[in-house]
Amino acid sequence: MLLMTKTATLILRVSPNHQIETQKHHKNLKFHSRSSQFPSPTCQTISPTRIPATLSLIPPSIHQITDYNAEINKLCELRNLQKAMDLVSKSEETILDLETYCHMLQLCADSKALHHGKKVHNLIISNGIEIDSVLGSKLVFMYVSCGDVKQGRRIFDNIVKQNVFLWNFIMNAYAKMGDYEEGLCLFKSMVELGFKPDSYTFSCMFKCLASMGNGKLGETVHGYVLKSGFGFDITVVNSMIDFYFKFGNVDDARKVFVEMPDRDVITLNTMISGYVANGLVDQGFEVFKNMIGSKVRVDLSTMVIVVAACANTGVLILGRMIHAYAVKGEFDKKMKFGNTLLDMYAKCGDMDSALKVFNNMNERSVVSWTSMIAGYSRDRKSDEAINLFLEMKKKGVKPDTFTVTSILHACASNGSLEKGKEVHGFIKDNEIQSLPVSNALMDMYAKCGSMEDAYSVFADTPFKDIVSWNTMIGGYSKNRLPNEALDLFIKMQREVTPDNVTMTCILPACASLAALNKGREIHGHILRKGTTSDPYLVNTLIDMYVKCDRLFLAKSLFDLTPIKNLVTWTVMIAGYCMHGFGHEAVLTYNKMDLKGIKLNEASFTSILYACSHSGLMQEGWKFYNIMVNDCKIEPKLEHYGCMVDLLCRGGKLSEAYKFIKKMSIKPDVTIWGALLCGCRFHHDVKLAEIVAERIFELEPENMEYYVLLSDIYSEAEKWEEVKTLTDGIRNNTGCSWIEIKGKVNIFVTGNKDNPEAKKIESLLENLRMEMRKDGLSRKLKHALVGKDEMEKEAAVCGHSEMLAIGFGLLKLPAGQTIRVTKNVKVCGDCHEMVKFISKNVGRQIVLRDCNRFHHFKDGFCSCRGYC
DNA sequence: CTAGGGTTAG
Repeated sequence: MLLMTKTATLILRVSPNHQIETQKHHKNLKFHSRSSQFPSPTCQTISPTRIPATLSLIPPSIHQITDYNAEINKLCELRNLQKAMDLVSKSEETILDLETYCHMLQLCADSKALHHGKKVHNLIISNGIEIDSVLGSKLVFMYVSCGDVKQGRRIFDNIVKQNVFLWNFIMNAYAKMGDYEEGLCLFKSMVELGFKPDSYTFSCMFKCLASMGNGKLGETVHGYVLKSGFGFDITVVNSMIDFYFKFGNVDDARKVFVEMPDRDVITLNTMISGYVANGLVDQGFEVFKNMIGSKVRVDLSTMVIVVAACANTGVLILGRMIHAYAVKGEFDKKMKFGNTLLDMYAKCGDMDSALKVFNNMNERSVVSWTSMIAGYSRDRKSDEAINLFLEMKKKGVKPDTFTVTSILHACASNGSLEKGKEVHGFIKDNEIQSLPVSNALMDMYAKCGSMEDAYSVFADTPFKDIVSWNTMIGGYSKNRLPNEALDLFIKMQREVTPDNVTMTCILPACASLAALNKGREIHGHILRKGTTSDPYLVNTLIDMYVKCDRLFLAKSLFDLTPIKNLVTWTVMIAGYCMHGFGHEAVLTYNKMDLKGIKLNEASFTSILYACSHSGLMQEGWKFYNIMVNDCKIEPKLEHYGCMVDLLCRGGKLSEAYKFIKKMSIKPDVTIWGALLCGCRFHHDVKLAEIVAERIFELEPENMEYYVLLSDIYSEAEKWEEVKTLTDGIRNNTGCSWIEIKGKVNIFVTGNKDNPEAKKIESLLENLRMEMRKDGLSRKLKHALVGKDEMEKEAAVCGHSEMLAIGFGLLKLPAGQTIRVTKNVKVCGDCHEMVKFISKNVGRQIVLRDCNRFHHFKDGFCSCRGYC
């Protein structure tokens, strides 16, 4: 009540002044509005209808308008767009002040509310208000800020009295969109129309020219800058330096820098980031060192630039020092610095420190979360990455394009198609689009083995870049679809010129086809282009020759390569191991060691893997000991896995068991699984049972190992055990499995999850038609009594053993026996059909069910019908 | 005008 009285008196005091000429008496208006309508938040609810009563001295038509203007302006000041818009809609009949429209447009621009902005614009038009340069500018500002540059430009073109500010603004908008050419055109017409560019214009111009890579024109503009008297404008010169650096012209950047009479912090920051971007990290740090204690003080940007430089060059020690320095200067409290800092730790491989920084941040943005997720992804810690992604969403932080590409990377290295598809769904639902996102999706699908999905993303991507093509080609290569890879390689060349990455993507396809001639052709292509100095490319070439069984050619290329990096040596050493030349491998290692190059974790993985696959027991141990003793590398699970595999292949099962028990980290299922494979190979049922026990403790849901154990039992003809084991699998649902290239593929009746499901279905369909022609289909009776023939046949095609056999027919080369295992008894109709298939396609098929083996050949089965 | 996170390659 007291407040109300106070309000009333204030109004009475102000209102007799009749200050309603809003534009001319801006300040008074503000005072008026503040005191009359919103003396305190508690009175905000006063309805407009109550006001006129207290303002009875003012003619109604005028104070009505004043009230709208005043109230809307007040709401604009409070940044309450929704309420302001409501009021604007209500005032539709009245013409508001220009200032009010301007305030509204400003608020729409700030809130990026294009929808509301358009409404205000429409109102201005329908009220017949002339769009002068002030209102026009605001409209342009609103449209451009809300992202509708086109509409902004249309209004801009119609403004009679443009000014430099507006020219700069629209030019900058085009530059931000990446349309540098349009920015440049605008600059030209601006100069032609006689507008005098200011420092902002020149800065924007240099930005465009740098991004366009137009060095010549840049130099011309440089001359124009000097002529226009901006040669000593620190802002312009700063952007000039940045231009030269971005253009890779370090000398001119330095020359301009040296000739500057005054330098500010931006000058020095630009120098540091310019040096670093051009690979001159030391010179960048030199500038930084000189800044410390000089009159130009280090600022937040400086710190961010230097820490980012450490991140991208992997200098952890320097990064830590700068961290300590930042704490002294209290930069570490700033979010931007924190983000860069944690990214630095993550990129240098120190995730513990990164996590510490992350946990200590008092404010986090989407960048902080993304940096952590990206760090875990790079570290192949997919679970941590995915958990963080979920936590981030729970906390209400919206993932952006950067976040989803990182999380897709994690799904890819996890090989988790299911998670990847979930993320894909999330991306679709939230319309998070960008080319890198599409590329990351293709990569994820490719790495998870689904080239069909990868291709559908590829096909749906209208503007592809070279990364898109390379990802697809590499995907086909790695998924053993070399013909598809080569096809796409040819198609690609109609649209873009392949680069070195393309070559490294296509060569493994040649390697897996053992298409030596094709590989050599591409090698020739590379030689003609004269780009053999790319170490990545050379490494892939060597690898291709190794895999095409041309060790001699690999060796020649290796010897001819002057710049050998770690991978070059690793590929060669692993190549020798792969072909069983342990002695040469060790000799090559010694040579590398003399050069002072040290193998890393990944190198040891590929070398140990090669040793285990060719049974190089002695050399395998030698490299293992080098890793542990000389290189002081803690063995990781994959190293242990190789060693267990090596021991198993050598028949040393109990040693492998002892080895696992002595491991410094907890063995996972892959380690035990390797031993279980060994048990199978060497028919050690006793050990297999112990090992399987451990596996089932760890992953009771993982079918693969039940399958393996049941294989071990049945090979030892322990049918009772097979039955007990398989009875437990999936509630006795029919399931079958087939091993192809070391991978067990499991099929469940009626389930069409397999990526090849469609192909399998049509294959079986065709076979069934053939069978009907043979007049055999009438024998189908077991599956579904009472259903019509078609349905019965469909049911047969969906039985797990048929799916597995179909898969085998697709995947295994002609003539190779198809071996399928089923957990329950084979169904009679399927039995008939398999008999038919064995004759029709001329293949031996071995089907093992829970009772016995069925050897199918030429339309007969070894069980002679007793099944 | 400077500054932070993402996609392809062994």
